[in-house]
Amino acid sequence: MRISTKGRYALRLMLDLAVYNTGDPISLKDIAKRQEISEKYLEQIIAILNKAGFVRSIRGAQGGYLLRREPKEYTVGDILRLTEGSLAPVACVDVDGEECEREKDCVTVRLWGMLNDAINNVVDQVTLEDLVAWEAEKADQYVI
Amino acid sequence: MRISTKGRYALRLMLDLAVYNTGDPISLKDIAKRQEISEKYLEQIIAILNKAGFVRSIRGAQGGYLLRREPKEYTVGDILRLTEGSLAPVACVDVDGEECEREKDCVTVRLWGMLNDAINNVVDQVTLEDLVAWEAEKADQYVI
DNA sequence: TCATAACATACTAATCCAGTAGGAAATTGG
DNA sequence: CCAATTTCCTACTGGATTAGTATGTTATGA
Repeated sequence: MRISTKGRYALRLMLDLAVYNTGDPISLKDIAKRQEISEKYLEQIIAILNKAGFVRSIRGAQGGYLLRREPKEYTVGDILRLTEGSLAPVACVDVDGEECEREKDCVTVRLWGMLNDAINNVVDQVTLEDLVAWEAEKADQYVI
Repeated sequence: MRISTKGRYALRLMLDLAVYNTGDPISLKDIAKRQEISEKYLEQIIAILNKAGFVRSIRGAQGGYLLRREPKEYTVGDILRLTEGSLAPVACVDVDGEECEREKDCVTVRLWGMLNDAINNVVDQVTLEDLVAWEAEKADQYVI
């Protein structure tokens, strides 16, 4: 039941783009340094985000990446589902997961449905903007 | 973010023991047949449940397994954590998971904490007794 | 034109998953 | 006492996934 590094790094990557946005493209090198994540690995992750249109890329020197939309328009669920695949705890409660032969007899699907709802209720409610706000809060604590 | 077959089968195994309990031991062979799960694989799973004292075993002919406690005294969380290991979505919100160097800077832990709480809130609230009741409800539907 | 940075693809070591396989030990009915 | 039943124990395995490395190619600004 773990979220893999792919999803977690994607989230931190998007958060980094949101927090350090000035309008100029942000290079992966900078993100990798700040987030302490292998740049090469981030390349693969951002490729997914780029293909999905979550970020815009600018090639060449002084190039980098920018968010395509406002932070509040990305939910955590959007980012995790894109990079992790489905977040459903079992295939049979997945939106487009395979059906199960035993479904009509099986009461555990009700449980998995509840679990699925609980998970979605969190990830679809929290946006990148929230994460940015939390980061700001956290920074305040150290100003004192 | 999937619950593996181990945890899911363990749940169905325990549910089977609760539903078909008559006081006499229930053999794995019967459970395997009813649940359509490999008996050999179930052996490994019930070994975990047995060692943890969740079930009682009776060896030899006419032997089998029995629940040690009342169905209402097992939560789904008990069973899943035992067989799956931790249900925490990331290590840093795990009760006895390794700590993270970046924790003081990292805002995503707050998200993972929320997700962790949401998951625990479901699995620690639902008991085997609930699953038995759901099964009974389901059976009623077909009596009409 | 050269340094920078994105883009593309292939590879790999380690771990986990979902079982199979084969036999030893205990118990009971005949 | 013996044979069938059933639990118990350990080892093995093929395939998938994870978490990256490695090696380049292409585009762009100074």
